[in-house]
This record gives sequence, structure tokens and C-alpha cells, in this order.
Amino acid sequence: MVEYQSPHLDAVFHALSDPTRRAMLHRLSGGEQSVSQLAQPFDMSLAGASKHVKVLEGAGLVSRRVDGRTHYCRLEAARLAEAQAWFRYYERFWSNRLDKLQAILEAEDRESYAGRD
Amino acid sequence: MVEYQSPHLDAVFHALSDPTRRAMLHRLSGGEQSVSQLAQPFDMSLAGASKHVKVLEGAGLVSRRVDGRTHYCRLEAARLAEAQAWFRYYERFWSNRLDKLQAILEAEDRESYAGRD
DNA sequence: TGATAGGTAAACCACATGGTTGAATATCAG
DNA sequence: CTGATATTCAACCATGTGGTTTACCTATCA
Repeated sequence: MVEYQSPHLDAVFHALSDPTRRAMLHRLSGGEQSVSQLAQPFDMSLAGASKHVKVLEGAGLVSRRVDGRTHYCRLEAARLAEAQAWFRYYERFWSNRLDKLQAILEAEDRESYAGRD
Repeated sequence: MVEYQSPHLDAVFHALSDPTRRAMLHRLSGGEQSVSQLAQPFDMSLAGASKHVKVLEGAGLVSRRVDGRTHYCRLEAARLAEAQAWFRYYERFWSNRLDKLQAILEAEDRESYAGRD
């Protein structure tokens, strides 16, 4: 007797549990990237990186546009938003209105955040 | 050359990727629960549920207080907050100030949310 | 004391995961 | 056509995961 649950949460949280994949998402936040471009920063075979991309795609966090032999990936923020929404239920444990408002303003005013995956 | 990354994110997101564990957290949002109480709703052996609790504990999402033979678990919201904070960088993709403010007010005014894990 | 209840530990199982290599498939460029 | 580039696919491997069962330890209670 398990309650209703957002059907994507399992896949999305699993996808986010790997640092390589989180770094890929971060990279995609700067715009479309090919699979090779996504793979380049990692000490890993292209096939390995390609599998990570496929996990992200399977979770709906990334979409793919094929142009010739190049596959361009784009961040699908909707699924990220869905995952973040899961936390809202718990926000009452760590925040009050002012805390949240402050977080909003900080997140808006800070465009880049070095050293983040 | 992987960037700095919050050391807990791997474990936290992994812990959250399982619906049983998310349901346990949800249950703990109502207050301390023993391991048996946490296990009760699931069609699963106690040992199996106990392992889920241990995963949550390992991720820092739950802490444990032993009283006699009973282990009481408590939600550790700080780690949840840490995970939610990861999403802030991406918020610019799906929200503006007004959207966020609305989300805040909704989350505050709605205390219980049926059908959620 | 003895039985029972709460919980962990250990061994085991089937399957998933993260990685590899090597081959296959397209596409582009000369 | 030839060769290089972009990418996936398939097979493989070691390890991790979610689950079980059995055994064990420690409290509690009659």
C-alpha cells in the first residue's frame, strides 16, 4: 500500500545521484552541447559518457536533437523543477518566509557559481 | 578534472531515488517513528526495511535514537535542505520572482498534501 | 526463568550500475 | 570511393542494490 508518487522521481533522483551526470547538467545549463563536448571534461571513454547521457535522457532531464552525425543535448528543466517541487513539502522544517525570500533573491542575483556541479 | 561538489549529494540523491525510502521520509515528517513503525506499511521483511533505514541514515537524512530495544528515527531536514539547494542554480530556467513567491505561499498554506510520498 | 518482541548481521540471490573495449552505423570531407 | 568523425551498440566485468531467510543479541514481560 504505497501512496501515489510522481512517476519520474525514481529516475530523476537516480540520474542526479551521479557526479558525472550532475556535472553534465551543469554544463548544459550554458546551452546545447554535443555528446562529445559533454564527454570531453571526463577521464572516461566516449561510450561511457554516452551512457550517462542516455540515463539523463531516460530521466527526461535532457533531450536530444540529431543534426547529421552530431547529437546535440539540451537541458530539460521541467523535470528538474518537478524534482525540486518534491522538496517543498519538507521546506517547513528548515525555512520561514524570510529565509525563502532571501534564497530567492540570492539565487537571482548570482548568475554564475564557480565550483559547482 | 571534476569540479568541487557537495560531498553528500551522491548519497542523498541515491537515497531519494527509492520510493520506499521517500515514503519513509514522508512518514518521519510527522515525527519520530520506530523502525518497526516505519516498516509496517510495506510488504517487505523487517530486515529489508531496516536496510532502507540504514541507507537513509548513511545519507544523513535520518538519525537514530536507541531506547531499550527500540530504535527511534528522526528526520534530519538539514540534508534535505542541502539537496534542495542544489536545484537553486537551475531555478532561473523555470521561474521568475513571482512564480517563486507564489510557490512559497502555496507551500506554507498547504500543511498536508494527500497522495504524496 | 523463559518466552516474546525489536532490531541488526550475515549469507545469499537476481538484477542494475558504471565502466571498459571493440565493432557497427552514419555522416561529412577530399 | 576513401577515410576520418560522431555516436551508438553489444559484450563483458566488477561491484552495488534491493530483496530474502536464518541466526543472533538484547530488552521487556509474565
